[in-house]
Amino acid sequence: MATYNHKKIESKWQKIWQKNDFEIWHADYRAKEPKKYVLDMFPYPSGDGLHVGHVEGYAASDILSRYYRMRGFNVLHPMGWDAFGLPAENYAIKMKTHPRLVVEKNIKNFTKQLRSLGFSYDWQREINTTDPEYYKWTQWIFLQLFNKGLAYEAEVPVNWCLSCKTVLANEEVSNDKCGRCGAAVERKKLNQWMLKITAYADRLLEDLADLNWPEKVVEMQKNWIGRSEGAEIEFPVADSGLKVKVFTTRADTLAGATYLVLAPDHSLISLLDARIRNKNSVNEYIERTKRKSELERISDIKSKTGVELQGLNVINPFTRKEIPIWISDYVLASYGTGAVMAVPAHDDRDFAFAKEFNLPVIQVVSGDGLSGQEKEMKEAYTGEGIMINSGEFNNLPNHIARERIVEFVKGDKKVNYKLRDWIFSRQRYWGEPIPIIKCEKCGNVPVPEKDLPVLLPKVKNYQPTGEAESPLAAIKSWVNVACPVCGGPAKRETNTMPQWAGSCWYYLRYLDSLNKEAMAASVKEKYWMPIDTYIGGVEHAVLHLLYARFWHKVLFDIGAVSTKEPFQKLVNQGLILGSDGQKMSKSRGNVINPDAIIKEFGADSLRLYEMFMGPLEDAKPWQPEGIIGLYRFLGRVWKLISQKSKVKKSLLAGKQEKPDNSAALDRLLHKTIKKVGSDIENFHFNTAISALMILFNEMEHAKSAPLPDGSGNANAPMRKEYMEIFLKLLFPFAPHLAQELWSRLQSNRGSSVKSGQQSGNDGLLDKEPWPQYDEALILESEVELLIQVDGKLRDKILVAKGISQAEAEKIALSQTKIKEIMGDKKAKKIIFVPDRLINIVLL
RNA sequence: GCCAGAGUGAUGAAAUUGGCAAACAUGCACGACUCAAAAUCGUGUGCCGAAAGGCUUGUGGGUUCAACUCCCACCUCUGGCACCA
Repeated sequence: MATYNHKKIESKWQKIWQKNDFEIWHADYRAKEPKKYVLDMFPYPSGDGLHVGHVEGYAASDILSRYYRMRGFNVLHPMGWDAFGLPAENYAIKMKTHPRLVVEKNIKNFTKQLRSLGFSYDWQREINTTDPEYYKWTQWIFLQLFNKGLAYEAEVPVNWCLSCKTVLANEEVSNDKCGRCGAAVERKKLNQWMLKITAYADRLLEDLADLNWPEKVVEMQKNWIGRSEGAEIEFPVADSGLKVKVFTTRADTLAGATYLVLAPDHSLISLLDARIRNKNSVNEYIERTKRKSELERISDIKSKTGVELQGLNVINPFTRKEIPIWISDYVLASYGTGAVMAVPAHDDRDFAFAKEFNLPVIQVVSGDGLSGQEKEMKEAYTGEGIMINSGEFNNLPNHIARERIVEFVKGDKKVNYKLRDWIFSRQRYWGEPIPIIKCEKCGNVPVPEKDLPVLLPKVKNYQPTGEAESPLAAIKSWVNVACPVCGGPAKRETNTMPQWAGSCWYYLRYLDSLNKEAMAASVKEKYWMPIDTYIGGVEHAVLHLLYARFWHKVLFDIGAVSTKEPFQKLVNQGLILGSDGQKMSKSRGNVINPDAIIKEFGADSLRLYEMFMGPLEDAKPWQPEGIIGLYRFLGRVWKLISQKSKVKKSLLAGKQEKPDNSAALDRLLHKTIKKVGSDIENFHFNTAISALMILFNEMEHAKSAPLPDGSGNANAPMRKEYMEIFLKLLFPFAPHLAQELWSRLQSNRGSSVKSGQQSGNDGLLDKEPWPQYDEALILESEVELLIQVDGKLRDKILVAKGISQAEAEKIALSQTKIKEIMGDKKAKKIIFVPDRLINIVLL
């Protein structure tokens, strides 16, 4: 008998599925069935090709999609390419070729790889963010942002990557390093295009509540937005008409504010320059701060530095006392007002600073055993409590005093966010041109819609200029245009959009990828949105997922989409680590190449293994020996079911099928149908596969058992119905093998049924309904009752389901084993859990 | 420091509402087949013990007839944020 030939089977079915441009998986919005939109985070088609991490998420979404189709849903499951970005551009610079050619080549390879895995994508909807027909609409959306005042130019301090030679968004920088290349990031001031994401901060925060997302991602977005409610309070500068505004969330502690701290680049310093007595040391400190990197500043968290502005004081508006002004780098110019009132008694940072420079500490909230009578506080008290040392507010709970003190000093309630506006321009070539024309007379003029897309022109040199311009600036014929408003001489914006632009709305383009009139027809958008399930890595928690939500909300506000949020449910697949438990990386040499695995074991084994490894969302190490188990499993499935045809042909007429007698197998079958279905819906693919193995092991066992009449033909065929149901359950996980065996079973229906007529489904499992289970069959008539004595398991008995407590007690107490253990002791109490256990308590 | 998540055999892991800890798979050991090896199949495999039995889910305590599961404290690891006033 032929052994399991995965290569032959997989390429055979991939060819069949490919017919008519994958018509089999093409979804139409006019279908009568209810819809499901199952989306993968589309890949950046890198030169390294597909990673086993991609396969994990894509296998999960494919299983879900195939399952939903069999359940009768109209499933949209598309794929495309997020192809703008630096790696392609850098490679192109190195190889002196056009990035488009690099991208085309990579896409070709990715396509081949994805198809070799048998993923059921609707390839007719394939998109590519670098296709002018696609980025025409990315530019169109930018214009909508511009027209709403949400895209603006500003001179701002930016993160400049010294290696990529471009600015980066705050979200792309971590620990002062470029998130992409790891090189150092420098701060400088540049004129940049900004997107006003802060205008949506509240809605981005509030609407998280309605999403079915992992708690972790929700938390990360909340922290990133960093909403904080407080008040702005003014401190008059003594002997001057000037005032310093501070932001505080603890207005209740105002009486304890014993000094003020300004960020080193606060504007007051230059305004009152003449009155500062220690100008030299102040300037020195300011210079030193500028040179300090973010990393150095963080490592200085515990030890505080600073300089007093001698000659200047402010008046505490509550106590009316004069207090000194300091500057310190622990106060950030970019947050709040760039100035804080320091309350060392109730803030850890202020406390550390006060200790460093011997500044007075005045406790104004008592609590936690601290009454304010202690000679010296050992640390700041940041908890709740009762007001002290605060005049008329004494004895009030501090949260009530907080509101009243704001009123008392005529402060303004204020909400601050950590979220900053999105720095949107990049000084690189391989991105969407920003569709703006700069006219000396008219200013920034949007490119008229009819002129979209603004095509990315060919340049001789992709090398970044290292300046505030992209390589596009060198093409005079492209840059110089007539102003669309006044017709006068004007220049195109030469910066391009960041990598994230294209992925902010790609899920909408899939709905109507060929539309030339709109980004997507409204009728299609209304039918398909929102996305029911979005699967991808957690690394986009505050990048793509925040940016896309922002754009989506803008599109919602202008009526271009009908839902507030794009991604209803989000699932993060965990990292697949190397077999050493470390993150896979080329430098560690622990990278697994999916192509090699497919070649050796087949796509079905790879899919099955990655799903069997453990819970989808967990990080888990790749075990080189692990995949063999799944390969063996599929080999046994092949053997048992393909063998049938041979035996059947050779059997004498009249020989009956194996009755697969046992009600136990029937029960297991129906239990498995139920479990596999609910496990798929809950993303418990590992236990679904384990359930399939248990069922299959039993089927195999039943097959080799002798016939009930004792004839002992261990090779009698298995009941067809069992094998059919098993193959349907296996299909979403291992589609090639299940389909091959299914078609063999169908063609072996024998001469009584003409082939191809049996189901009208072209013999394709995709079109077969998911099996139904019978709840009545799952119920057991007998149950195993556990007998415990003092909570310890001592015996098990088989009893009729629904047995009464009295009966159960009688049986349990009559067991010899139990009698021995009990001796002459009497049961004090008996706990009975129906159909589960009986616990005899002696103690 | 703050936030979130996780600690179960040699390994990946499993365990409806608190109710048989270790399903399923890998690895390993032994056996069958083979001249032999691979592949395949079978048996065994948490720990201690000859057995009876006892012990076991990061540590310590608690609630309960009964705790991997609930509560308290602590330890360790992973991810995120990091002087955000």
